[in-house]
Amino acid sequence: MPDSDEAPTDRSRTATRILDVAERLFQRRGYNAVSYADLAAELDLTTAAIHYHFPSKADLGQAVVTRYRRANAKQRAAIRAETSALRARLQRYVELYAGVLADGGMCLCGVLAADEATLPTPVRREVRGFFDDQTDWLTSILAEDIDGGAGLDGCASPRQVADLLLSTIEGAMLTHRSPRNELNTFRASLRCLIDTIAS
Amino acid sequence: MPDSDEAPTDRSRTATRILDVAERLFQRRGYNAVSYADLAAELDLTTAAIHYHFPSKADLGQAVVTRYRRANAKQRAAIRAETSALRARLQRYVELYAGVLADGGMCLCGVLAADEATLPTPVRREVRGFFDDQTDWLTSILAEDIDGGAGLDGCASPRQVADLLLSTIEGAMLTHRSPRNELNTFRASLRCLIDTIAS
DNA sequence: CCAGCTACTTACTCATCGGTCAGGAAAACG
DNA sequence: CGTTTTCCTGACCGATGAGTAAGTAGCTGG
Repeated sequence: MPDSDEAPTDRSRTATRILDVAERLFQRRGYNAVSYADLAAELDLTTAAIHYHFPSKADLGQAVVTRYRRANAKQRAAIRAETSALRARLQRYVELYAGVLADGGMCLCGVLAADEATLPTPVRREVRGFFDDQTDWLTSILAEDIDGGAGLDGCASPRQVADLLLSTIEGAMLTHRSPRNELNTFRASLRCLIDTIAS
Repeated sequence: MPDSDEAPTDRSRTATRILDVAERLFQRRGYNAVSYADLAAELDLTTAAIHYHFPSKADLGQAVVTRYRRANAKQRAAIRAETSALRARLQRYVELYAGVLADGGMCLCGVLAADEATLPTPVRREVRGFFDDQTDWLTSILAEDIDGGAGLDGCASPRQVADLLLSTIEGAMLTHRSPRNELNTFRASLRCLIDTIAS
C-alpha cells in the first residue's frame, strides 16, 4: 500500500466514475428507471464492463448508497465542527439538500425510499440506515442546544422535532422539483420551520 | 343513457377494477415497477384486455391519477363542509393520508413525483395538478381561519404554511413506511406541526 | 520471456417490457 | 331473426431488461 489512503474503500478510477454517474441518474430517475445500458452510454463503456466492477445491480445500488451515506456523514461532521449555534447548524444542514435540489436532483435516499418495495434487500437496508443517521444526528444536535428548544408547542422530545425536520426536508424536495424555480419555495418552507424551532 | 350517472366519467365494471388494482400497485411500487403483466395476473385477465380499456400505459396512469384527484377533492370538500375549526380540519386532512399509510401504501402522487423524470407528460401534469390542489385548498383553509394563524414565527403567508404542511405530510409518508409501526411516528410529527400552527 | 492478473470488449442468453392483431363469445339493437 | 357492438383471448412483435461466457490487450512481477 502506497500511503494510507483517505477512503477506507479503495476504488479504481473507472469504478468511481461508474458510481458518480449511477448516483446522478438514481437521483433523477429512481432505481428502476436506470439501466446498465444508460450508464454504459454515458460512460462510453459496455454494459459488461460495469458488470465487471459491480456484478449485479444490487451491488451497484448498495455501493452508491453506502458511499452517499459516508459522504453525508462527513458533511454533517463538518457542520458540527464549524458551527455551534443550533440555528446556524440547521441552516447549513438544509443547504446540503438545497444544493442537490439546485442542480435538478432529489435526495438519493428520498427517491429510493419511493421505490422501497422493489429494492434489493441490501439497498433497502442502506437507505433505512441513511434515514436513521439523519434523525440520530438531528436529535443530538437539538438535544445539545442550550435554550432547550421551546419553539414547537406540541413536541415533547428532540427526536420528534428531528423526525419532523427530516420529513419536511424530504417532502419539500419531492414536491418542489425543478420546473419553475421552486428552490426558493423549498428554502422558504424550511426557513419557516427553523425560525420556529430555533430561538 | 339510463340516468345521469353520478360520475362524469362513466367506466365499465372491468375498467374500474383495473383502475383499483393499478392504483394500489402504483402506490406500493411506483410507476415503472408496475407492468401490464402484474395487473393482468392480479385481475385474472390477459394483458390485451387491459390494453383494450387503456391503450397505453400513459392512458392508464393518467386515468388512475385523475380519478385519485377527483376522489381527493370530494374528501376535502367533506372536511370543509363538516368541520369549521382550523385544527379539526387539519387533523381530518392528515387522517386522509394516515389511512393510506396504515395499509402499507404511499400517497399516489407522492410516489409518482419520485418517478417524475420518467413519467409520460399527461401523467406528470396530473401529478403536479394534485399538488396544486392541495396547496390551494390548504391555503384557503388557513386564510379562512379566524385567529389569523400566528403560530409559525417565520411564515408570512398562509401559502407558505400550506407548502410546509404538504411537504411534511409527503415527506413523513416517504420516510415512515410500513415495517415497524411507524404510523404513530407519522401522526406524532404532524400533530406536532398542527399544534404549532393552530391555536 | 513467460505466467498471471487487471480491465476490459464482443457476442451472446433468456426473461420481460409495452403494444398489436385477428378472431370469437355474448349481449344489445333493429 | 340477423347484424353490430362490446369485451375479451391467444398468439405474436420488436425492444430492452439484467446478466454471462469467452477472449484479449496491456501491464507486472519473477
